[in-house]
Amino acid sequence: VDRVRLVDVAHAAGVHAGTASRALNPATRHEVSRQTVRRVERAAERLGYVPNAMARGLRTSRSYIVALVVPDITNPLFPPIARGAEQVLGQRGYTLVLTNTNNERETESAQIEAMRARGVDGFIVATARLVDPMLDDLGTSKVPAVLVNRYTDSGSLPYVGGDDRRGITLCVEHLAELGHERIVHLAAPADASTGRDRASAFRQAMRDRKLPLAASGIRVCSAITVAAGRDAMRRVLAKDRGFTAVVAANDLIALGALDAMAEVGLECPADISITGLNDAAFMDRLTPGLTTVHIPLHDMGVAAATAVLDLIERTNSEPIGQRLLPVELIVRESTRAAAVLSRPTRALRAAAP
Amino acid sequence: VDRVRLVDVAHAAGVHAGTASRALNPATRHEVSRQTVRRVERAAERLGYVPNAMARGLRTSRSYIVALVVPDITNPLFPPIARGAEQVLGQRGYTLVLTNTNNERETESAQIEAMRARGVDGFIVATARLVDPMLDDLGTSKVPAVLVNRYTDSGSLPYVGGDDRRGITLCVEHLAELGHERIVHLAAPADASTGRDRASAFRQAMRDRKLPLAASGIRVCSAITVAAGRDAMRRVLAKDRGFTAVVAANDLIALGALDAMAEVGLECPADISITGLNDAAFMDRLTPGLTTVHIPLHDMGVAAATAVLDLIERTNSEPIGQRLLPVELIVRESTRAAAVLSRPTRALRAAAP
DNA sequence: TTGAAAGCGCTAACAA
DNA sequence: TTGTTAGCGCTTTCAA
Repeated sequence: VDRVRLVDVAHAAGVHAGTASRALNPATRHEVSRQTVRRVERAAERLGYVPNAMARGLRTSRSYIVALVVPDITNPLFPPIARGAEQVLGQRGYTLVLTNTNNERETESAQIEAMRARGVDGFIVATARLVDPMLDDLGTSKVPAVLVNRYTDSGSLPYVGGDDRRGITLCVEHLAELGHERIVHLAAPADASTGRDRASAFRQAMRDRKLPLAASGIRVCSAITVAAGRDAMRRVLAKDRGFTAVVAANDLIALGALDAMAEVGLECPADISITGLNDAAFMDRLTPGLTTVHIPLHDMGVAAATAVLDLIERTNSEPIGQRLLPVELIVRESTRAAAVLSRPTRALRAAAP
Repeated sequence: VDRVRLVDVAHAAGVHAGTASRALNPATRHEVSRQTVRRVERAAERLGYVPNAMARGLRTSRSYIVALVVPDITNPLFPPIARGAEQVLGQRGYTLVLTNTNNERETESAQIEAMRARGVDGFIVATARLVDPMLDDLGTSKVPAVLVNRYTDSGSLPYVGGDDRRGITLCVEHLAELGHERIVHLAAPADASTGRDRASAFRQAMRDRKLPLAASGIRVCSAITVAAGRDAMRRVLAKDRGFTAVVAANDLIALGALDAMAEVGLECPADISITGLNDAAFMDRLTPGLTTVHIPLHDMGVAAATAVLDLIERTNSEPIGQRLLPVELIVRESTRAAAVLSRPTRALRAAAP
């Protein structure tokens, strides 16, 4: 059974293809007599007509598809963003398609190219690097695109994200109030805004609180994964046991840090307090429950999708520029008051063997 | 700057569009002289030519897209499947697009329709119900489709999944060996194979072990979510405290059960042992670490993608039918030997107030 | 080896 | 209100 085409429907309804097209399109339906509309609709229904989107797209250069480009769908950060975006897109007749880049620049450019070739109407991109010529290209092209979660320094594309700097500041202040003075930051890679800004916010917050920044005060992880966090923490622990708290740039990194501590017999929060960032799924159920910063991921998806749609439909001509959504510190069990006196003893004891 | 078309490239290279087309297509490149190929390639490169996939698709009725339809991308079950599928698809020049149905039949049919209209070359569907006319339609259509994780009773489509029945059997045997006799099953909804089969495997395993099945022995959850699992467990606990173990149909349901236990002051595994199924991300890091069944999700994605590609390219004409991947019991801390004597006392004590 | 021309299924400008 | 027609950008048969 070959697919039924518009001509088939038109034929069945006894009208011309053009008329059938008008009858089926809500925007042009009024140009057609009510009975013709009904006849065409019934024929379409009866034959099970499904319009060929490629033919339509070729003609109209519209696809009603928005692509969401993520580095790794397995990172619990992205599914909520995807759902948020999908929700508003679906409501307005668009389909969201999700593509993964594995954190590889080549894959990323291939995917974006492929989506462009397919004529997607817009992009939501979650893979931005600080220096990202590919996205700058996208910015100068006519295809609407919005960045989410990370931005580029060139500012060539609008951005929606959580207020990361504030998030980190909240962590440092929380720890400072608990009496921690020697705090280490496990940073995300510095080629993305999430790495650089969080690290700089950390530095700033430490300065504001007049806390000393140790030599090993900021350690950059090679990726935003549990494994990379574990690695980084191992190295920190190998050369420095004088700190009492860790501000991780991300929940997954925090989990890795927890692992590295366990390996050398250190306990959280007894020996070292840890904070994460993102409040990913299940972070509340760990032991210890992770003190972290809640980022409104779903809302970010909603905002990003709304922004691309505005761009696509030129609905709202004022550019959004940067939009930072509010964040919130969630205190759980992974942070505890620094036991000023007993701590060095414990840490030393742990380091002993 | 308008998009550059094939004619533009042809013009720049001083050849006809047809020739340029042949030169750029690996399959027809040999029909063109080597120097012409080079000239065209260089022109394409220089102009930044990106072929219009809609035009090509319209002509060839191929899109090199495979759609993965999932009920809820937020369920940690699906991202690994997506990655596995993407990996093999990408290697073979296809793009995977992911769409969410929110577990709603209407959304599901709308999404499938939309993807069909877009001419996707194949489907991997993770939303099958036991009775699913929509998927039967898909089966009779010419569009290659493979089910993953759940199947339909009609058998109209090939299926790749984990060996759920065996998984549940492993759980029951594990608990039985620990001395548990009164075991409750928190089942997934019965309209999907995952619910029905796991429940029936549970019944069978209990029978095989000659264990009694209490009236409240199987409780069906309203969804595969933490909230639904909590609800179900609450109801079970409200009328029965005589059991010592729970076999949940899924990790999320198990988490919910844990919550419900905590609400009434019961502890796991001290009071009640619990097993999950899927071995979702982070299940190893909870307290207690969840004893569960590892399902090779990534491999399932790989197998499903391979199967659709075979169908699409008619590479391998033997139908795959059902393909069950091996599973493995992962014992962690949520299960413990039933303390035959002290248990009733504890449970009663807990029920007392 | 290359060019010419038709046509995939649809929409939209124009005519009737 | 409806029909006619051209054409979106590409591939592919047929001729040269």
